[in-house]
Amino acid sequence: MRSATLHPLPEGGSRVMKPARRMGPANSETRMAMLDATERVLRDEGYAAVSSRRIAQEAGLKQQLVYYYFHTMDELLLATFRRRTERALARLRTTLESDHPLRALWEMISEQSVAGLSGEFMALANHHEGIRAEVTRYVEESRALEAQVLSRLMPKAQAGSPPLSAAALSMAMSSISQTLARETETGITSGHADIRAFIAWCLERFDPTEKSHS
Amino acid sequence: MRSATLHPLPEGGSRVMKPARRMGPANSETRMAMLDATERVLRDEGYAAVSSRRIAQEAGLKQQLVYYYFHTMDELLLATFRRRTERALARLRTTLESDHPLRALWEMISEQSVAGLSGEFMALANHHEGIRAEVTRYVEESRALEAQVLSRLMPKAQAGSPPLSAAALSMAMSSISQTLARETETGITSGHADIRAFIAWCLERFDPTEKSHS
DNA sequence: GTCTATACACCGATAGAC
DNA sequence: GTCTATCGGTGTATAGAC
Repeated sequence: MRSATLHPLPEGGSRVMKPARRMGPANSETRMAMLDATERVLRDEGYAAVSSRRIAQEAGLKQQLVYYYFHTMDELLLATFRRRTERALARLRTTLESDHPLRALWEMISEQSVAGLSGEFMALANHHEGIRAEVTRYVEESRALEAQVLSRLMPKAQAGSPPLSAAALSMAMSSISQTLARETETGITSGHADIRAFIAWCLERFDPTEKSHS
Repeated sequence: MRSATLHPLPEGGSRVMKPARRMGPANSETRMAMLDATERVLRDEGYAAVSSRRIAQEAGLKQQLVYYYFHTMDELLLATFRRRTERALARLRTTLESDHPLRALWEMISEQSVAGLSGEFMALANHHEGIRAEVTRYVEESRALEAQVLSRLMPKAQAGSPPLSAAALSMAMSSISQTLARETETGITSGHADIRAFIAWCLERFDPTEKSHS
């Protein structure tokens, strides 16, 4: 994948207008197949493998057809990410309606696929303008959603306890779950069992189950 | 960057032996310039931008010269990573000799460049065999080093406190510092101030300064 | 909407002269 | 050690027929 910023502007064209190539509709089945293919390649082979040829092959289509539905490869990537974040946010909202939102949240973000999603987005954002904006929007919104719900679980800050706000808890949980997932996939295990025990302790403390302590 | 696994084996060649192309020495100035250039391109433009042509340009050399010093681009990437991890481990050992090893460790891994290193390595490892092994070795070794030192700071597990082992603490610290660094670079700030306050509380608890409490 | 044909740049890697 | 020359493959993207 080379960046879209590399291809030159059309001669005499303005910076904003495209030379008016035809474009397919947003609700097309073929278009959706391309988004699906992009997700698969992205997850299995990394973003460097996302090319018009590779995606067309994955979807069983011709390479040039990609450019009927998307102006550039960047646009395809961005569309794929947007669809994904919308679904992730919808699922997050449902998850947070659980009777045990903290536990439900931890279980959800601990899934390899969910953790991998956020991780890949963040990695991509480093060198990709459009994705960066989308990632920022997604992370800020999900953190706000989580903090809103979690704050109800932790109203009392005791003297001997750490000053852990809901937003900080949300941030810590997502970073630890992502690292756990990523390291597990890589084959790293040091400290994993211990930190899972620590998390279990915290879950019990802030969101106790029926067989509650004392 | 395409993977080295894509180029075919030489006709009749074994899986192990290369066709004996000439190779330059390991201590060459030119070779080091290539490693430096690779680090720079990697950090500034991402690993997808690491090509023999781009690296040669960055180092002011001819593209084909890369193949005098490295058999493949994968080998160049790997050599760059190895040099980096060796330096990082050396610095970690020095840092852990501090009078306040926990604080020193947190300050070190909180540096944007250090956090970015580990993060980029992990991202690359996902789809790159050789790097994965190197990343695993590096993370396991640094976590063992940290746990060894940190375990001396936290011998007493109190009843009302979370069961946080040294290895778990090391793992939590690295994941949070990496996420903080990555998000900061992306422009995300939610929860950052709160979690920094939480970390400060933990540092004071496990590794108190002179103006100690009680 | 999907096809063929095609442009042009960049990629990894090699051969062999100097 | 560094050079020139070169190979086949892949990349983005467009034009225009059907």
